[in-house]
Amino acid sequence: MNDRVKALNSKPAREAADYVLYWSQMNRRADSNHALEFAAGLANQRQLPLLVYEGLTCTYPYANDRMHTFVIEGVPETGRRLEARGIGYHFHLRRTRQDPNDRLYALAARAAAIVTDDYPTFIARRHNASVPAKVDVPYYAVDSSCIVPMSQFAKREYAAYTIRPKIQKLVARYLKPVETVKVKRAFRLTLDQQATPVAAGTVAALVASCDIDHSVKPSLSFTGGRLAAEKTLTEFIERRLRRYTRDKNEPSAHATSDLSPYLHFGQISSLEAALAATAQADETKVMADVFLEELIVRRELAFNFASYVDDPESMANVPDWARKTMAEHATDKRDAVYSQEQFENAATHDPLWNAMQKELLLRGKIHGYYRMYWGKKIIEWSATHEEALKTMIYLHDRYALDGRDPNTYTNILWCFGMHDRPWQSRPIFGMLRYMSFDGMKRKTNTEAYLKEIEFLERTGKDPFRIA
DNA sequence: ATCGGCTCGCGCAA
DNA sequence: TGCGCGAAGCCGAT
Repeated sequence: MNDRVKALNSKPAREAADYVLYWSQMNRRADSNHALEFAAGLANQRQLPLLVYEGLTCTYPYANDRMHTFVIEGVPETGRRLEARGIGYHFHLRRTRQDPNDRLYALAARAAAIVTDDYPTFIARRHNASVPAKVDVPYYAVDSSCIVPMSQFAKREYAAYTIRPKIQKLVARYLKPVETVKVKRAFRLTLDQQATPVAAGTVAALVASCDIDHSVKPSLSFTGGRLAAEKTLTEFIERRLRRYTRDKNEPSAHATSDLSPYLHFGQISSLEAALAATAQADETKVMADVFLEELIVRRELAFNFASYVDDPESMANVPDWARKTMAEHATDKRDAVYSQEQFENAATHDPLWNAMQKELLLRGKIHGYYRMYWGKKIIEWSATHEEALKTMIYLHDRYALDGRDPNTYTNILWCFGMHDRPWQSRPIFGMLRYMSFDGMKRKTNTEAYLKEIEFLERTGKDPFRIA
């Protein structure tokens, strides 16, 4: 057992078993995956082959063409890479509610043990709370999301400044490539269950066949899958990393990594991104690098937060001063009040805000800096703080390829004071940090951004992602 | 253009 | 117990 692995039940291993099962819920990749390698080690110990199960169901909240396309696009390459290692791969798409929802349990019936991803939000969190009791084999959750494992932090951290020194002390120990475990027994079994065949040309038809929300179209900017993830990382390292520090808060400069969709669906690991970035720089000042600050300190603060609270989507998570100040300003007059639907349709009076919302609708992601303004204005223009929170979560859950992630809920709650500090009081916000249109105009090239989003809307093409 | 004040509380030094 | 300083700011004075 290592510092990434938690046993979530205490069932004995099945003696007469055909394989060890890795249930790839969040880390949908064959490379740089601690959970996969832990499962491979377990399989070798038991002299068994390893089977990877990856499922996608039509029933999770906001299941739509955008999310489904991104996930299914990853399937062929994951299959190729696992099979090249002698590891079995079973992808199953549950298209309708009439299809039985028992694939995991059917595969588990022949498994010696189940290994899955330790992940503190959305569906995987709920699965890992309920499934271990329902299977009759050991169930292990492995932290393959963080560089410094979540287990290394004994409590919920208060802010970036409290977790930063702890990460700096530990990071060298973990900033190492994942060791690949060679499987001793190749997977050659024929399963009773039918996998869903996927080829590059069949993704759209598969998505269309699912009983999901077809009104949320695939992202105009992001293609899913390992090859697209690797290309995105390489291009970032080669072309954009050198100007990241200067331009990361200038959305029109496209200096950020664009990795968040791939990180969220686990098609690439943050460890791979960190190793690629450090290989470029003087390794002794690793943590001084601004990209690694965001990739490791802020991202892993989000995982720390989500792993320690009862409900990562709740306003109860913001500090006392923030809840108090919001209560004091609960009935302040709002100059403009929009409904969730008006926000969703990008129908506010503010063209800059509307452009950000259109970026979410079309690209499936908002630039990190502008997302803060986007959130702050939803607070300013909602009837209540609670309603603003619900709107932000809804819009991210439904449209963002990097939504449903610890980072998503952390970024949203940051707008309500979490991991932040109080500032001079003002209406509606109280002591929550305020952000203004004038600030955006002063600090960023809003005109270039507006033009870009207008082009995206008019042509359906993203000049920065489609060569 | 630049700067200080705003305002709370964590964590460390003492 | 005191003190420095913090997830990305604003505003008014100079």
